[in-house]
Amino acid sequence: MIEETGFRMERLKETAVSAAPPSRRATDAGQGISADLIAVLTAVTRGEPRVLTIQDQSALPSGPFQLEHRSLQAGLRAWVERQTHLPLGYIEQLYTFADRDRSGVSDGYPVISISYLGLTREQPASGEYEASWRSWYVYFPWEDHRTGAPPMIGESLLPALERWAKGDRSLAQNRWQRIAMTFGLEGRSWNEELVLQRYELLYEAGLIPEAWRTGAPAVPAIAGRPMILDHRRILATGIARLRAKIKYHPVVFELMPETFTLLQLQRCVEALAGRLVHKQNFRRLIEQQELVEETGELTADTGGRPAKLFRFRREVLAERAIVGTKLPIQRS
Amino acid sequence: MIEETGFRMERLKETAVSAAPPSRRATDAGQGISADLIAVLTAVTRGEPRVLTIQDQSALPSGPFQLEHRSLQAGLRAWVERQTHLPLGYIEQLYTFADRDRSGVSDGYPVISISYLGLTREQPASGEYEASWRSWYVYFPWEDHRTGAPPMIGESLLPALERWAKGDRSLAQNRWQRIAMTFGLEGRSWNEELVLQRYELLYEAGLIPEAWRTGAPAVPAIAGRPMILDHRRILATGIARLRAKIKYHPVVFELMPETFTLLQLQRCVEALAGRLVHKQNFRRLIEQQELVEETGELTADTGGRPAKLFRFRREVLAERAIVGTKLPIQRS
DNA sequence: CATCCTTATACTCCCTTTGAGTATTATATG
DNA sequence: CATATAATACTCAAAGGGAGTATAAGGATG
Repeated sequence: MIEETGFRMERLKETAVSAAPPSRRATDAGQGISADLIAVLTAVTRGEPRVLTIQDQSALPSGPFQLEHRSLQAGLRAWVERQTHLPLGYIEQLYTFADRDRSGVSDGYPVISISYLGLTREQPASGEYEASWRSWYVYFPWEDHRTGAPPMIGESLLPALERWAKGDRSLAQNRWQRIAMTFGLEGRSWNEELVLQRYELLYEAGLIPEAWRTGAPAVPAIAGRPMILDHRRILATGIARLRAKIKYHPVVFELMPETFTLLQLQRCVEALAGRLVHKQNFRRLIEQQELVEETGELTADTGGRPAKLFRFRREVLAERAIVGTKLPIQRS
Repeated sequence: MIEETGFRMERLKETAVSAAPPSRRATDAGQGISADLIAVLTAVTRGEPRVLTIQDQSALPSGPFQLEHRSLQAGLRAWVERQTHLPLGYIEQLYTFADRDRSGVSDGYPVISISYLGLTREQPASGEYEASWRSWYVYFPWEDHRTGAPPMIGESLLPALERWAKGDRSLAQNRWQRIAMTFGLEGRSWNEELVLQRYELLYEAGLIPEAWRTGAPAVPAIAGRPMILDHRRILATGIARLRAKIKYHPVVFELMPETFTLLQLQRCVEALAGRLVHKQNFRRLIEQQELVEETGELTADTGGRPAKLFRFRREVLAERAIVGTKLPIQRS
């Protein structure tokens, strides 16, 4: 039954903090290990980067890799399409995790988590699994720098991180250097791609509720909404990958409607990168790379002067192997 | 027994072309699937990029992920260190494959292959598993462009690819475009990172012996030395990853001895990239990024004027998150 | 020992890219 | 009709990167 619906409800019903070994294990008499396929499905809606979640926003869609699946991608597509009725377009593999101490299972057979990043446009998901779209930044409030560095970094994260760094004399210097590097302190600039490194640092410092499963709570939950198992780590991996990838491959267009204005495209990129982009230079970049073509139409929905509508030139994917789409990120 | 030595000898003893389902399957009474850890272990010796192989140069080291392994990396390290007695330094995950039609197993339980890239300096490997180091370019003779495009591309690959492209009228144009893009034809330049795309194209065109397992031989084996199962695809993935990575992360130094001259460093990079680099600009790049520091010593072993010896400044790994080490590749 | 070959290293030049602005145009709204 | 908001065009300077020349310092060769 569980295998047929895909998601392991036993596991999903656990709260984020208590994660007893799923009862499914007990029914597995076999010797082998098992592999879960986990999807980070992303869309950008009204200027917010969003992720498809299930189970009261606490889990990513996932299902076991099964005999009838011809390939990993095929298995993932099967699960997501059956469970959300969303057409799964662009997908790419993210990472394969199997750390015993992070999956919430401390004994029994190991579970391998094979994660994928998928890009679509947001559509209402079916309600069977409590599927809903949520902003990335609900889970990672320190990652959105579009209106400057979030106050919570200076107010709660950094003080707590500093306490942690000082907690071990011999490691203090090393720890502080990692903090400074990942958070862009001491003259260094913010690097939006270090999503996973920041999360892992906070995890190590005990500021992530997911870390408390293997021990006692260290500090109050100050660092974003948790998820079950290591799902938030997987989401961090997906965000990091996407933030890196938009700079050298035209994947943004998978998130855009058929036609769009250049500002809409820019807002989408900004939502993903979590920071603002220099408007004029952004346009220059897009146009000189011939990534888009005019549709000939205008739209007046933008507030000011009507904007030209563009469409993605799908041909470029065939013409060029790798397209440099570096972001003209605003420094001041 | 098999589990203890790690490599599945049954599978490894198969020839490259015939790949019957391994007998190990029969002993697995369990329901679960199984996961193999596969290592692409690379070194650069005397100007040649090399890979550690076993079983008469036809396989990559691999072993099953087991209960006692705390993590995937831990499992891989355990196998490689036990089997080759090499200290496994830098490793990173490559990709997880599980295509039923590519693994040589058309029925039975699926095998997941989790592959890793490892970088070391070449050391004699133990002989138990017929471990030996081989040049990458034995398996991918079309990938070494250091002395210009290999003649075999024009003499055998392109004619055969063209025949294949023309073999299907409706796909001909699309196929030819892919050929032109991956091999840098028609005004496009050679892109050394497209290792996997080129291999997959040749595979699709039936020019790779590994592809004949699921059908009849199409053409004589012209395209490099084969490997068992999909090991050559995994090697291609590793080469592609490494060629991309040396451009933005200082991983080359994992392959270098403690001290080295700048020309030695350059030759190493050239071996990996499969193409030549502009000497003066390469030095400028390395020095202005402060990746190295002088040891104060000179070496006269280089043939001409004695060269300064340098050592990698390991501190940069902590100082900066991502270092741009773009290659000043020679155009003319 | 003068010459040549080979490699090392310093420096120049110029074109392209890119960060950061200013200026101008076109709508909607009060 | 002034004003706000976008859209779009254009400028400018600094940095980066491709390509080459010039010079230095060894060994090998006759």
